[in-house]
Amino acid sequence: MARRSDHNRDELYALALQAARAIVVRDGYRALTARNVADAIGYSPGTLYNLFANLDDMIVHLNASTLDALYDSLEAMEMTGDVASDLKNLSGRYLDFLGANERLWSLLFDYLLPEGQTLPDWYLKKVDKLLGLVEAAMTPLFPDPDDPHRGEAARVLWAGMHGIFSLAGSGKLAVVSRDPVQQMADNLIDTYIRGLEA
Amino acid sequence: MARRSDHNRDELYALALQAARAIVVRDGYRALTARNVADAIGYSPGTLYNLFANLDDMIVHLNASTLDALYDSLEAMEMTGDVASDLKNLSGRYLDFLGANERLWSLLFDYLLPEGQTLPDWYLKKVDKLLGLVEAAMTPLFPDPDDPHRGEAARVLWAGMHGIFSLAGSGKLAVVSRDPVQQMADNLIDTYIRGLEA
DNA sequence: ACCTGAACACCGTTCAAGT
DNA sequence: ACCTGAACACCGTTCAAGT
Repeated sequence: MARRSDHNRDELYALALQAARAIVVRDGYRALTARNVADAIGYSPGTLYNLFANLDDMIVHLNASTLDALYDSLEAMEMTGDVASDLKNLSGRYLDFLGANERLWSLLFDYLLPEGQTLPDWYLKKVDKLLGLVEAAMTPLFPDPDDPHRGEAARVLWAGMHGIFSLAGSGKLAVVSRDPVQQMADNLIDTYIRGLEA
Repeated sequence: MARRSDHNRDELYALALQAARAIVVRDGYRALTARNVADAIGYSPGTLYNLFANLDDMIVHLNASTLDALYDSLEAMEMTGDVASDLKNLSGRYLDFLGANERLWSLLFDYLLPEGQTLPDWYLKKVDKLLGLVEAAMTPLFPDPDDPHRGEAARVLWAGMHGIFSLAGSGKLAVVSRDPVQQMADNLIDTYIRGLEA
């Protein structure tokens, strides 16, 4: 036993997250245990506690990487300046990401931290970055960069889209196929924007 | 050991759910274990498996009772016919319920069933009943009872409110106090309705 | 300094045995 | 018919012991 210099700390960290992600994708989040991750990377469970404070912390890091991936796939979009169509494009890409990463997305938004525990600042910044994309798409409606209404509108719309995806994803909207979900998101976007312009 | 006729099946079921609810409220959902519930009601863990298929099933039943309580506290509201103010009243009551039952609410919406498992029909009917309240509030905007737009609008708005509460509740909206949450819900309602009317 | 692996205090779930 | 409690196969987490 003892120090193996097969991998340095950063490599180990990356290996662990990669293994954790693969387990969630393949077997579902209930299979995401310290022992399973340790097995997958060929180290002992104890080693994981050298990288993460505990399993919750590991999951927060995994979720952070999902958030990054989501950001990357949304950020790749080009804005046209047509607010409604830019937002619909954004929500469509979001829905694509969700369809391709269902289990990671569930873990991202439905994983409950222990009571009282809050998400770290660096994590919330990633959430804010996503919100920034929605804000950017809405800029034409709020040309004044200091207008606080833009931030609020972006938050409301972002949260609304999230609610639709979330309820639909957990089967609570009596919606089976994907089409009506996109349609509801479009309905929200179109109607909300019409309301802003009225 | 053996048959104790201290309680019949229905009483036992009620006792178990009550104990489960108390544990979640007092100690958080991570303390909700079969052994803890069994201890609390003075029976052995095995007995719980006589009442519920497994722990997940018990949680679904607990969530169903939370859904009932939420419905009761929303249903008590009187509709005035002013759509925006009725909806804001509804969302305000929802938020009150949420504030008073945070842990039960988290369990209700963030508890992940095992992959592939879907919610039972009788459970989804309770969700639909809640949706019915939103639809009722929106009736003045869609006088034709067969207009499919009413159902869609109610779903979009309901999901939107859910998204705001959900992201705010898990601390992902950079919102600390309760006021801005209510404000965002009001913003969604006002703007969406203005959009419908435009 | 890093890693192991055994140990501790738990889990969910089953089921033979009891009345 | 119902309930027990021991048993099985797991958990997360810690930490002395090793190199």
